[in-house]
Amino acid sequence: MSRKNIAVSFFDTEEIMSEKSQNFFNDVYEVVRLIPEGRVTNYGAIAHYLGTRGSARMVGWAMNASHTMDDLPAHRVVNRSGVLTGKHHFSTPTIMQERLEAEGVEIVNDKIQQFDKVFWDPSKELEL
DNA sequence: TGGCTGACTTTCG
DNA sequence: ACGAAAGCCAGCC
Repeated sequence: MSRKNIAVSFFDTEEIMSEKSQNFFNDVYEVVRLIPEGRVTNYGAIAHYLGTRGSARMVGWAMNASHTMDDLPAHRVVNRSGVLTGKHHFSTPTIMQERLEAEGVEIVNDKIQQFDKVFWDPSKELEL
């Protein structure tokens, strides 16, 4: 029986999980907010930066709850091919592309052009 | 309890 | 090169 177990006994298990989820959300939001204008990243890169590689879907899951955050540049997060897979989750299906184009990102058929050029990797740019 | 779903990614044929 | 399948893990029946 470690201190950890004792600490757990002071809290409801569901609250612990909820708090953990909150932290995960905040981490995702923090990284997304750090994406420079005119640059984009993908779910896997964020997941990798958070140390949960292979859990890229969880990043998308966190983003799904990001509609409450109006100051979050969620339009700068795309899938690994540079396709705007999440555009249907915005207020209109076109707002994502319009915002990116307003930042100078070229998009054709929902796909970012010169993706390797505008790609922003948090684990590299933020130096861990 | 258990199976299905998803703003994903990687591997394999 | 393109499609299928398998990991991934929290929510929701």
